[in-house]
Amino acid sequence: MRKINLDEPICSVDYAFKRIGGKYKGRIIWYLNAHVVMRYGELRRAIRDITPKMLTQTLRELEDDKLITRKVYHEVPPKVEYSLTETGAELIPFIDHLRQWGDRQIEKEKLNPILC
Amino acid sequence: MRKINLDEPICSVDYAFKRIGGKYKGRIIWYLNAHVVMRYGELRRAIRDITPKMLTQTLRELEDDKLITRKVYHEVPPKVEYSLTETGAELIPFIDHLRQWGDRQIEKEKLNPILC
DNA sequence: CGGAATCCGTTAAGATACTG
DNA sequence: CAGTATCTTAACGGATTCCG
Repeated sequence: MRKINLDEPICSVDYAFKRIGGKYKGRIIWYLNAHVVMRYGELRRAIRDITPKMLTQTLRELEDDKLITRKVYHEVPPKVEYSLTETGAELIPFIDHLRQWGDRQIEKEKLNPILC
Repeated sequence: MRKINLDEPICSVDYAFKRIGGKYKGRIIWYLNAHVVMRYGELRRAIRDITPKMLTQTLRELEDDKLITRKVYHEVPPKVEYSLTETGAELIPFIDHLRQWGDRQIEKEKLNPILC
């Protein structure tokens, strides 16, 4: 996700989807909002179906995009904390809206929900 | 997009992203809301970078998902009209939120915007 | 602990040509 | 007009192993 051509004009709906599309971005942003700050391992346990590769890759993209910040503690064992930036936090109302809509649909379709 | 396993439990953020993810879904829903009803050719002209294959494929997914309806007029030349369902229309406030956020970011990054 | 590296399969998307 | 069909490419995501 997020290979935005700087020269080509882009429409804002398209742009926004490029920035938050991808299999795990929504959930990562959502969890970081709920927990304020989370370590790598915490995120990994929270998103059970994610592999380290995808977690790292997604976190990097979000960081490059300035939606999250990454704070490294140079100690042994290493410790890295992730949290939302202000820009990232601005997405919360929208993700929440989406989540509520998703909840209603899951109920309608009688699917098997789990908590985000 | 949207290959939801009916047996596995799913979180609502994830679920919602599956249903509206995909390169063109956001824009199609947005345009259908603005124009109320649009023909195939109109959508094609509105979304200039879409190929007929992707347009048809995306419209079918949205239809299967009951986010849009497809009305065929059996006449010559053929005429097909697309419009939002009630469920699809429920997504508008959230897409609008995302669009506004996208606008701000585009301005910040000094990108080259075009109207949605 | 928090990754990086490599390999590989799957899925999404694009190009192009054709049709009822 | 509103699509299909076929082929190819590119992006996404997973599994596994290893490292400071």
